[in-house]
Amino acid sequence: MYYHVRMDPQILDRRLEVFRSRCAERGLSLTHQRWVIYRFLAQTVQHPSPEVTFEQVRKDIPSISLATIYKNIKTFMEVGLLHQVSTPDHTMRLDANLEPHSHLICKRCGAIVDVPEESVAPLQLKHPLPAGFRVENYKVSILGVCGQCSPPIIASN
Amino acid sequence: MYYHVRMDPQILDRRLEVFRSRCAERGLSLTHQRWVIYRFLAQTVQHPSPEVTFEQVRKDIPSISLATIYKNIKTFMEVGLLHQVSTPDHTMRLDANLEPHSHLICKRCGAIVDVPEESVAPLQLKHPLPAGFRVENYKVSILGVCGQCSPPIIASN
DNA sequence: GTATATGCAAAACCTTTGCTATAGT
DNA sequence: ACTATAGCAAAGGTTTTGCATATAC
Repeated sequence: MYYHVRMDPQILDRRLEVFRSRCAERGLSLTHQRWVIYRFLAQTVQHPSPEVTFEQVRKDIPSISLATIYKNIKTFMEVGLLHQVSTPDHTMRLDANLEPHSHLICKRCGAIVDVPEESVAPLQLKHPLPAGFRVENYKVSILGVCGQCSPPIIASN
Repeated sequence: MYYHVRMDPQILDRRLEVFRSRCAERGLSLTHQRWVIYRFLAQTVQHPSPEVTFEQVRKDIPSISLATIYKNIKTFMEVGLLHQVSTPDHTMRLDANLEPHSHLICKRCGAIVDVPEESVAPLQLKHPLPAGFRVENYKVSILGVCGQCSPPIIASN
């Protein structure tokens, strides 16, 4: 199957492994806060906002501050442990899926679903790009309305 | 040629024509402020931010307020006269190009260049999307570093 | 023991809102 | 004349910063 609704425990383990080693490589302390924040981000398929992350992490660490959440999000992004999804409403949504992939975005509820790289044919450019532009990667966002937001009409009255 | 560095006057005229008629259709007053704001957005290929728009429009209308810029940006987007580019740094960048197109985005300086629809082969999905998802459109952002930001090395010492 | 990270509070942004005066039709 | 919009100022929301204390290594 292609669309993960729950996180595969093996994928989670691998992500946490990468997290530990990347922190070690980059000299980042493995604080309890960092661990809980990253574990939360790594175990979800929902692309949470900083605020949602704060609320969830707070269940484990009631004293945590929103500033710590933001500082660590920034740190994680700097060392490539976390990405940010560009949303049509330009809110910050976080993505701990480090594999190349695209996104399916519901315009109504804002839900974001990962689309694995192998589900989308590689981008083909039919004309050369402007001189000197060095392509690093590309992002495809598929916009529409999800099944939850426009359910099939069974019976209307 | 494919990449517009300057605005084609014919394209500008067409955009302003569409602006006039769309405003009429939707019962929007053609205020001086609206005209100057839209004319600025329509004549550029640079995808300005609200702040940049404000600074430029202020040259013509020194008394204009930033709130007016924001209110009109919102109005123009509601009636489909303006779009918003999703940027990696999630700043608001405006786009008066109403033709379907993709974007080339420089990660370093934030420059955004339109890539015409015909330069990018249509998106092909190799697997079905999650049940019930209704696709409306999709956006391709090509990320990298522009020629200005990483100029070719002529001679190094 | 030393460097780094946390928590708090305040500041800095960016965007929206409410209200009165003004301008468009 | 009537309605919609502009301008102003204030509020709202989000993200960042500075600094003292606490924690990791």
